[in-house]
Amino acid sequence: MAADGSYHHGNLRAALLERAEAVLTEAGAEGLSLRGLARDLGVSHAAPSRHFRDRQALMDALAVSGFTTLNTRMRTAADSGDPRPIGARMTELGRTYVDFAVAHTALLDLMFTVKHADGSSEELRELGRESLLIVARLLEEGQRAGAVRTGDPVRLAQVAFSTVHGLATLAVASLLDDTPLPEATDLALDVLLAGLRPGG
Amino acid sequence: MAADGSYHHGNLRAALLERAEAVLTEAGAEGLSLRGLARDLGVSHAAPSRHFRDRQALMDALAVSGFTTLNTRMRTAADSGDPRPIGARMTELGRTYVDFAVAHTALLDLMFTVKHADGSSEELRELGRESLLIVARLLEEGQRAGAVRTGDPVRLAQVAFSTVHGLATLAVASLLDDTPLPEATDLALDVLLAGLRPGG
DNA sequence: ACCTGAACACCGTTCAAGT
DNA sequence: ACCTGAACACCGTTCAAGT
Repeated sequence: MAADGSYHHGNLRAALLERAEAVLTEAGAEGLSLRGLARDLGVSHAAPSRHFRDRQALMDALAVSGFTTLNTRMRTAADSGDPRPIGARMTELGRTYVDFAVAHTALLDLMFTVKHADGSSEELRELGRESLLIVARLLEEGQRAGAVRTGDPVRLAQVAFSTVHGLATLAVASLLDDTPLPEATDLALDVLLAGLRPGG
Repeated sequence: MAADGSYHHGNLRAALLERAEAVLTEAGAEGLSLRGLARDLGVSHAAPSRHFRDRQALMDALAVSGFTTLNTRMRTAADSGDPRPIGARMTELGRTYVDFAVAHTALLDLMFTVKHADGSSEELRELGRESLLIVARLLEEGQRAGAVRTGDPVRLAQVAFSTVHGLATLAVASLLDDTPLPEATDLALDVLLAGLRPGG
Protein backbone atom coordinates (compact mmCIF):
# COMPACT_ATOMS: atom_id res chain seq x y z
CA MET A 1 0.00 0.00 0.00
CA ALA A 2 3.04 2.23 0.18
CA ALA A 3 4.33 1.11 -3.19
CA ASP A 4 2.28 3.53 -5.26
CA GLY A 5 3.62 6.52 -3.38
CA SER A 6 0.11 7.94 -3.35
CA TYR A 7 0.52 9.58 0.08
CA HIS A 8 2.23 12.39 -1.69
CA HIS A 9 -0.94 13.36 -3.42
CA GLY A 10 -3.45 14.22 -0.80
CA ASN A 11 -4.10 11.16 1.29
CA LEU A 12 -1.11 11.38 3.60
CA ARG A 13 -3.42 12.31 6.43
CA ALA A 14 -5.45 9.13 6.05
CA ALA A 15 -2.29 7.06 5.64
CA LEU A 16 -0.84 8.56 8.84
CA LEU A 17 -3.98 7.75 10.79
CA GLU A 18 -4.10 4.22 9.50
CA ARG A 19 -0.47 3.57 10.34
CA ALA A 20 -0.82 5.33 13.70
CA GLU A 21 -3.68 3.07 14.68
CA ALA A 22 -1.58 0.03 13.91
CA VAL A 23 1.36 1.36 15.91
CA LEU A 24 -0.98 2.23 18.77
CA THR A 25 -2.24 -1.33 18.92
CA GLU A 26 1.22 -2.86 18.63
CA ALA A 27 3.28 -0.53 20.77
CA GLY A 28 0.92 1.74 22.68
CA ALA A 29 0.89 5.52 22.74
CA GLU A 30 4.52 5.61 23.87
CA GLY A 31 5.60 4.13 20.57
CA LEU A 32 3.77 6.76 18.57
CA SER A 33 6.15 9.26 17.01
CA LEU A 34 5.54 11.60 14.12
CA ARG A 35 9.01 10.96 12.78
CA GLY A 36 8.50 7.23 13.02
CA LEU A 37 5.22 7.39 11.12
CA ALA A 38 6.80 9.57 8.45
CA ARG A 39 9.61 7.05 8.12
CA ASP A 40 7.14 4.17 7.81
CA LEU A 41 5.31 5.98 5.03
CA GLY A 42 8.39 7.12 3.19
CA VAL A 43 7.88 10.85 3.57
CA SER A 44 10.06 13.48 5.18
CA HIS A 45 9.83 13.89 8.93
CA ALA A 46 8.25 17.30 8.55
CA ALA A 47 5.47 16.16 6.23
CA PRO A 48 3.03 15.09 8.99
CA SER A 49 2.93 18.61 10.33
CA ARG A 50 0.92 19.60 7.26
CA HIS A 51 -1.92 17.43 8.52
CA PHE A 52 -1.48 17.41 12.28
CA ARG A 53 -0.43 20.54 14.09
CA ASP A 54 1.46 18.47 16.63
CA ARG A 55 1.66 15.00 18.11
CA GLN A 56 -1.34 15.65 20.35
CA ALA A 57 -3.48 16.58 17.35
CA LEU A 58 -2.74 13.18 15.85
CA MET A 59 -3.69 11.47 19.08
CA ASP A 60 -6.88 13.49 19.32
CA ALA A 61 -7.79 12.40 15.80
CA LEU A 62 -7.21 8.78 16.82
CA ALA A 63 -9.43 9.27 19.87
CA VAL A 64 -12.19 10.80 17.78
CA SER A 65 -12.02 7.90 15.37
CA GLY A 66 -12.09 5.47 18.30
CA PHE A 67 -15.18 7.05 19.83
CA THR A 68 -16.92 6.98 16.48
CA THR A 69 -16.29 3.27 16.12
CA LEU A 70 -17.30 2.61 19.73
CA ASN A 71 -20.53 4.57 19.42
CA THR A 72 -21.47 2.72 16.27
CA ARG A 73 -20.96 -0.60 18.00
CA MET A 74 -22.84 0.52 21.08
CA ARG A 75 -25.78 1.74 19.00
CA THR A 76 -25.92 -1.59 17.20
CA ALA A 77 -25.88 -3.46 20.50
CA ALA A 78 -28.45 -1.20 22.15
CA ASP A 79 -30.93 -0.53 19.34
CA SER A 80 -31.32 -3.66 17.25
CA GLY A 81 -35.14 -3.18 17.46
CA ASP A 82 -34.80 -6.02 19.88
CA PRO A 83 -37.96 -7.37 21.50
CA ARG A 84 -36.01 -8.99 24.36
CA PRO A 85 -36.35 -7.72 27.92
CA ILE A 86 -34.35 -4.65 28.76
CA GLY A 87 -32.00 -6.58 31.04
CA ALA A 88 -30.80 -8.80 28.23
CA ARG A 89 -30.16 -5.80 26.03
CA MET A 90 -28.28 -3.99 28.79
CA THR A 91 -26.15 -7.06 29.26
CA GLU A 92 -25.38 -7.19 25.57
CA LEU A 93 -24.48 -3.52 25.56
CA GLY A 94 -22.22 -3.98 28.55
CA ARG A 95 -20.43 -6.93 27.00
CA THR A 96 -19.95 -4.99 23.80
CA TYR A 97 -18.31 -2.18 25.72
CA VAL A 98 -15.97 -4.43 27.68
CA ASP A 99 -14.99 -6.30 24.53
CA PHE A 100 -14.14 -3.09 22.74
CA ALA A 101 -12.28 -1.68 25.72
CA VAL A 102 -9.95 -4.63 26.27
CA ALA A 103 -9.35 -4.99 22.54
CA HIS A 104 -8.33 -1.34 22.22
CA THR A 105 -6.58 -0.53 25.47
CA ALA A 106 -4.26 2.18 24.26
CA LEU A 107 -6.98 3.78 22.18
CA LEU A 108 -9.32 3.92 25.16
CA ASP A 109 -6.63 5.71 27.13
CA LEU A 110 -6.46 8.36 24.43
CA MET A 111 -10.25 8.63 24.42
CA PHE A 112 -10.62 9.18 28.15
CA THR A 113 -7.42 10.98 29.02
CA VAL A 114 -8.09 14.66 28.60
CA LYS A 115 -5.10 16.39 27.04
CA HIS A 116 -6.98 19.57 26.24
CA ALA A 117 -5.62 20.26 22.75
CA ASP A 118 -7.81 23.34 22.62
CA GLY A 119 -10.59 22.72 20.13
CA SER A 120 -10.61 19.00 19.68
CA SER A 121 -11.16 18.14 23.34
CA GLU A 122 -14.66 19.59 23.00
CA GLU A 123 -15.33 17.26 20.09
CA LEU A 124 -14.09 14.36 22.20
CA ARG A 125 -16.31 15.29 25.12
CA GLU A 126 -19.25 15.51 22.75
CA LEU A 127 -18.59 11.98 21.49
CA GLY A 128 -18.24 10.75 25.07
CA ARG A 129 -21.56 12.34 25.94
CA GLU A 130 -23.07 10.49 22.98
CA SER A 131 -21.77 7.20 24.42
CA LEU A 132 -23.51 8.00 27.67
CA LEU A 133 -26.70 8.97 25.85
CA ILE A 134 -26.86 5.60 24.13
CA VAL A 135 -26.92 4.00 27.57
CA ALA A 136 -29.33 6.61 28.90
CA ARG A 137 -31.84 5.99 26.11
CA LEU A 138 -31.87 2.28 26.84
CA LEU A 139 -32.34 2.95 30.54
CA GLU A 140 -35.22 5.31 29.76
CA GLU A 141 -36.86 2.54 27.84
CA GLY A 142 -36.37 0.34 30.86
CA GLN A 143 -38.02 2.95 33.03
CA ARG A 144 -41.06 3.05 30.77
CA ALA A 145 -41.25 -0.73 31.00
CA GLY A 146 -41.04 -0.49 34.79
CA ALA A 147 -37.78 -2.44 34.88
CA VAL A 148 -35.52 0.43 35.93
CA ARG A 149 -35.77 2.75 38.92
CA THR A 150 -36.87 6.34 38.43
CA GLY A 151 -34.39 9.19 38.19
CA ASP A 152 -32.49 11.13 35.55
CA PRO A 153 -31.54 8.52 32.90
CA VAL A 154 -28.31 10.36 32.17
CA ARG A 155 -27.20 10.09 35.79
CA LEU A 156 -28.11 6.44 35.91
CA ALA A 157 -26.18 5.97 32.67
CA GLN A 158 -23.12 7.51 34.31
CA VAL A 159 -23.28 4.77 36.93
CA ALA A 160 -23.73 2.01 34.37
CA PHE A 161 -20.92 3.33 32.22
CA SER A 162 -18.62 3.60 35.23
CA THR A 163 -19.18 -0.05 36.07
CA VAL A 164 -18.18 -1.45 32.71
CA HIS A 165 -15.42 1.04 32.07
CA GLY A 166 -13.89 0.37 35.48
CA LEU A 167 -14.13 -3.35 34.93
CA ALA A 168 -12.23 -3.07 31.67
CA THR A 169 -9.53 -1.10 33.47
CA LEU A 170 -9.17 -3.81 36.11
CA ALA A 171 -8.98 -6.46 33.42
CA VAL A 172 -6.26 -4.66 31.48
CA ALA A 173 -4.31 -4.06 34.69
CA SER A 174 -4.32 -7.83 35.32
CA LEU A 175 -6.21 -7.25 38.54
CA LEU A 176 -8.92 -9.80 37.82
CA ASP A 177 -6.41 -12.58 38.42
CA ASP A 178 -8.00 -15.93 37.75
CA THR A 179 -11.50 -14.57 37.25
CA PRO A 180 -12.38 -15.02 33.58
CA LEU A 181 -13.38 -11.67 32.13
CA PRO A 182 -16.75 -12.87 30.80
CA GLU A 183 -17.67 -14.08 34.29
CA ALA A 184 -16.56 -10.84 35.90
CA THR A 185 -18.52 -8.91 33.27
CA ASP A 186 -21.70 -10.89 33.79
CA LEU A 187 -21.46 -10.55 37.56
CA ALA A 188 -20.90 -6.81 37.26
CA LEU A 189 -23.90 -6.46 34.97
CA ASP A 190 -26.03 -8.62 37.26
CA VAL A 191 -25.18 -6.46 40.28
CA LEU A 192 -25.71 -3.30 38.24
CA LEU A 193 -29.09 -4.38 36.89
CA ALA A 194 -30.22 -5.51 40.32
CA GLY A 195 -29.24 -2.13 41.71
CA LEU A 196 -31.09 -0.33 38.96
CA ARG A 197 -34.36 -2.18 39.46
CA PRO A 198 -37.17 -0.24 41.15
CA GLY A 199 -37.43 -0.72 44.91
CA GLY A 200 -33.86 -2.09 44.94
CA MET B 1 15.63 21.92 50.56
CA ALA B 2 18.11 21.83 47.70
CA ALA B 3 20.37 24.37 49.33
CA ASP B 4 22.30 21.93 51.47
CA GLY B 5 23.29 19.86 48.49
CA SER B 6 22.57 16.76 50.50
CA TYR B 7 21.31 14.75 47.52
CA HIS B 8 24.89 14.00 46.76
CA HIS B 9 25.23 11.96 49.86
CA GLY B 10 22.79 9.13 49.59
CA ASN B 11 19.30 10.58 49.49
CA LEU B 12 19.15 11.42 45.80
CA ARG B 13 16.69 8.62 45.27
CA ALA B 14 14.25 10.05 47.80
CA ALA B 15 14.75 13.56 46.43
CA LEU B 16 14.05 12.34 42.89
CA LEU B 17 10.85 10.65 43.98
CA GLU B 18 9.68 13.69 45.89
CA ARG B 19 10.33 16.02 42.98
CA ALA B 20 8.84 13.53 40.53
CA GLU B 21 5.62 13.39 42.47
CA ALA B 22 5.35 17.17 42.34
CA VAL B 23 6.03 17.24 38.61
CA LEU B 24 3.51 14.46 38.09
CA THR B 25 0.81 16.47 39.85
CA GLU B 26 1.68 19.70 38.05
CA ALA B 27 2.43 18.46 34.55
CA GLY B 28 1.35 14.84 34.30
CA ALA B 29 3.44 11.89 33.26
CA GLU B 30 4.33 13.56 29.94
CA GLY B 31 6.24 16.24 31.81
CA LEU B 32 8.29 13.69 33.69
CA SER B 33 11.87 13.52 32.41
CA LEU B 34 14.94 12.13 34.11
CA ARG B 35 17.05 14.97 32.76
CA GLY B 36 14.52 17.51 33.98
CA LEU B 37 14.49 16.06 37.48
CA ALA B 38 18.27 15.99 37.57
CA ARG B 39 18.31 19.64 36.52
CA ASP B 40 15.79 20.55 39.21
CA LEU B 41 17.94 18.87 41.85
CA GLY B 42 21.24 20.23 40.61
CA VAL B 43 22.86 16.92 39.72
CA SER B 44 24.19 15.67 36.43
CA HIS B 45 21.73 14.18 33.96
CA ALA B 46 23.23 10.75 34.40
CA ALA B 47 22.94 10.71 38.18
CA PRO B 48 19.36 9.41 38.33
CA SER B 49 20.38 6.24 36.55
CA ARG B 50 22.20 5.18 39.71
CA HIS B 51 18.82 4.91 41.44
CA PHE B 52 16.40 4.15 38.64
CA ARG B 53 17.39 1.83 35.83
CA ASP B 54 15.28 3.82 33.41
CA ARG B 55 12.37 6.22 33.22
CA GLN B 56 9.87 3.39 33.63
CA ALA B 57 11.51 2.29 36.87
CA LEU B 58 10.96 5.75 38.28
CA MET B 59 7.33 5.66 37.25
CA ASP B 60 6.92 2.23 38.76
CA ALA B 61 8.32 3.52 42.03
CA LEU B 62 5.81 6.37 41.94
CA ALA B 63 3.01 3.91 41.31
CA VAL B 64 4.12 1.72 44.21
CA SER B 65 4.19 4.73 46.49
CA GLY B 66 0.76 5.77 45.23
CA PHE B 67 -0.76 2.37 45.93
CA THR B 68 0.76 2.35 49.39
CA THR B 69 -0.84 5.69 50.20
CA LEU B 70 -4.14 4.64 48.69
CA ASN B 71 -4.25 1.38 50.59
CA THR B 72 -3.52 3.13 53.86
CA ARG B 73 -6.39 5.53 53.26
CA MET B 74 -8.72 2.75 52.21
CA ARG B 75 -7.89 0.72 55.30
CA THR B 76 -8.59 3.71 57.50
CA ALA B 77 -11.92 4.29 55.80
CA ALA B 78 -12.92 0.62 55.86
CA ASP B 79 -11.69 -0.52 59.24
CA SER B 80 -12.12 2.22 61.79
CA GLY B 81 -13.74 -0.35 64.14
CA ASP B 82 -16.88 1.41 63.08
CA PRO B 83 -20.15 0.24 64.58
CA ARG B 84 -22.21 1.78 61.79
CA PRO B 85 -24.11 -0.38 59.30
CA ILE B 86 -22.05 -1.86 56.49
CA GLY B 87 -23.70 0.33 53.90
CA ALA B 88 -22.49 3.52 55.53
CA ARG B 89 -18.98 2.16 55.72
CA MET B 90 -19.02 1.05 52.09
CA THR B 91 -20.16 4.52 51.14
CA GLU B 92 -17.35 6.08 53.10
CA LEU B 93 -14.84 3.74 51.47
CA GLY B 94 -16.19 4.56 48.04
CA ARG B 95 -16.01 8.29 48.64
CA THR B 96 -12.46 7.92 49.89
CA TYR B 97 -11.48 6.15 46.72
CA VAL B 98 -13.08 8.69 44.40
CA ASP B 99 -11.53 11.57 46.34
CA PHE B 100 -8.08 10.04 46.06
CA ALA B 101 -8.53 9.19 42.40
CA VAL B 102 -9.56 12.65 41.23
CA ALA B 103 -6.91 14.30 43.40
CA HIS B 104 -4.16 12.12 41.89
CA THR B 105 -5.20 11.61 38.29
CA ALA B 106 -1.79 11.14 36.75
CA LEU B 107 -0.63 8.93 39.59
CA LEU B 108 -3.65 6.67 39.18
CA ASP B 109 -2.82 6.28 35.52
CA LEU B 110 0.64 5.04 36.47
CA MET B 111 -0.88 2.70 39.04
CA PHE B 112 -3.31 1.03 36.65
CA THR B 113 -1.48 1.21 33.36
CA VAL B 114 0.61 -1.90 33.08
CA LYS B 115 4.00 -1.13 31.58
CA HIS B 116 5.54 -4.42 32.54
CA ALA B 117 8.95 -3.28 33.72
CA ASP B 118 9.83 -6.88 34.49
CA GLY B 119 9.93 -7.31 38.23
CA SER B 120 8.15 -4.28 39.56
CA SER B 121 4.88 -4.91 37.78
CA GLU B 122 4.40 -7.93 40.01
CA GLU B 123 4.80 -5.71 43.06
CA LEU B 124 2.22 -3.34 41.60
CA ARG B 125 -0.25 -6.11 40.95
CA GLU B 126 0.22 -7.29 44.51
CA LEU B 127 -0.60 -3.85 45.83
CA GLY B 128 -3.63 -3.66 43.56
CA ARG B 129 -4.80 -7.02 44.85
CA GLU B 130 -4.47 -5.65 48.37
CA SER B 131 -6.76 -2.75 47.43
CA LEU B 132 -9.33 -5.24 46.24
CA LEU B 133 -8.91 -7.29 49.39
CA ILE B 134 -9.73 -4.30 51.57
CA VAL B 135 -13.04 -4.04 49.78
CA ALA B 136 -13.55 -7.80 49.85
CA ARG B 137 -13.07 -7.96 53.61
CA LEU B 138 -15.70 -5.30 54.17
CA LEU B 139 -18.10 -7.12 51.86
CA GLU B 140 -17.48 -10.35 53.71
CA GLU B 141 -18.43 -8.61 56.91
CA GLY B 142 -21.57 -7.46 55.14
CA GLN B 143 -22.33 -11.00 54.13
CA ARG B 144 -22.04 -12.18 57.74
CA ALA B 145 -24.43 -9.40 58.73
CA GLY B 146 -26.83 -10.54 56.00
CA ALA B 147 -26.57 -7.20 54.23
CA VAL B 148 -24.68 -8.43 51.17
CA ARG B 149 -25.56 -11.19 48.73
CA THR B 150 -23.66 -14.46 48.83
CA GLY B 151 -20.76 -15.20 46.50
CA ASP B 152 -17.00 -14.89 46.37
CA PRO B 153 -16.22 -11.62 48.20
CA VAL B 154 -13.24 -11.01 45.93
CA ARG B 155 -15.40 -11.17 42.84
CA LEU B 156 -17.98 -8.88 44.39
CA ALA B 157 -15.15 -6.54 45.32
CA GLN B 158 -14.05 -6.44 41.69
CA VAL B 159 -17.50 -5.13 40.82
CA ALA B 160 -17.48 -2.54 43.59
CA PHE B 161 -14.00 -1.38 42.70
CA SER B 162 -14.93 -1.11 39.03
CA THR B 163 -17.82 1.17 39.86
CA VAL B 164 -15.86 3.76 41.80
CA HIS B 165 -12.79 3.56 39.60
CA GLY B 166 -14.85 4.02 36.46
CA LEU B 167 -16.69 6.92 38.01
CA ALA B 168 -13.42 8.66 38.79
CA THR B 169 -12.37 8.18 35.16
CA LEU B 170 -15.57 9.77 33.90
CA ALA B 171 -15.13 12.68 36.28
CA VAL B 172 -11.56 13.34 35.20
CA ALA B 173 -12.58 13.12 31.54
CA SER B 174 -15.18 15.86 32.16
CA LEU B 175 -17.91 13.44 31.18
CA LEU B 176 -20.05 14.09 34.24
CA ASP B 177 -20.95 17.49 32.83
CA ASP B 178 -23.09 19.39 35.31
CA THR B 179 -23.52 16.48 37.70
CA PRO B 180 -21.60 17.34 40.89
CA LEU B 181 -19.15 14.56 41.62
CA PRO B 182 -20.41 13.95 45.19
CA GLU B 183 -23.92 13.41 43.83
CA ALA B 184 -22.70 11.08 41.11
CA THR B 185 -20.64 9.20 43.69
CA ASP B 186 -23.52 8.79 46.10
CA LEU B 187 -25.86 7.63 43.34
CA ALA B 188 -23.27 5.12 42.11
CA LEU B 189 -22.80 3.76 45.62
CA ASP B 190 -26.56 3.62 46.18
CA VAL B 191 -27.04 1.59 42.98
CA LEU B 192 -24.07 -0.60 43.85
CA LEU B 193 -25.23 -1.33 47.38
CA ALA B 194 -28.77 -2.02 46.21
CA GLY B 195 -27.38 -4.46 43.67
CA LEU B 196 -25.25 -6.17 46.30
CA ARG B 197 -28.11 -6.74 48.75
CA PRO B 198 -29.41 -10.29 49.02
CA GLY B 199 -32.39 -11.08 46.83
CA GLY B 200 -31.62 -7.99 44.71
C1' DA C 1 29.62 3.97 46.27
C1' DC C 2 28.26 7.88 43.86
C1' DC C 3 28.47 11.27 40.50
C1' DT C 4 30.32 13.70 36.03
C1' DG C 5 30.92 14.61 30.99
C1' DA C 6 30.88 13.15 26.57
C1' DA C 7 28.66 10.55 23.15
C1' DC C 8 24.92 8.30 20.50
C1' DA C 9 20.56 7.77 18.71
C1' DC C 10 16.47 9.32 19.03
C1' DC C 11 12.46 13.01 19.58
C1' DG C 12 8.92 17.44 18.36
C1' DT C 13 8.69 21.66 16.13
C1' DT C 14 9.76 25.41 13.04
C1' DC C 15 10.88 27.48 8.70
C1' DA C 16 13.01 28.79 4.45
C1' DA C 17 13.13 26.66 0.17
C1' DG C 18 11.78 23.83 -3.55
C1' DT C 19 7.96 21.65 -7.09
C1' DA D 1 -1.04 23.00 -2.00
C1' DC D 2 2.25 19.85 -0.47
C1' DC D 3 6.58 18.25 0.72
C1' DT D 4 11.88 18.61 1.74
C1' DG D 5 16.16 19.58 4.46
C1' DA D 6 18.39 21.90 7.82
C1' DA D 7 18.32 23.60 12.33
C1' DC D 8 17.24 23.96 17.30
C1' DA D 9 16.26 22.39 21.67
C1' DC D 10 15.08 18.79 23.87
C1' DC D 11 15.01 13.50 25.27
C1' DG D 12 16.81 8.37 27.34
C1' DT D 13 20.65 5.56 27.84
C1' DT D 14 25.41 4.13 28.12
C1' DC D 15 30.06 4.31 29.69
C1' DA D 16 34.69 5.67 30.71
C1' DA D 17 36.51 8.57 34.04
C1' DG D 18 36.89 11.02 38.24
C1' DT D 19 36.38 11.50 43.83
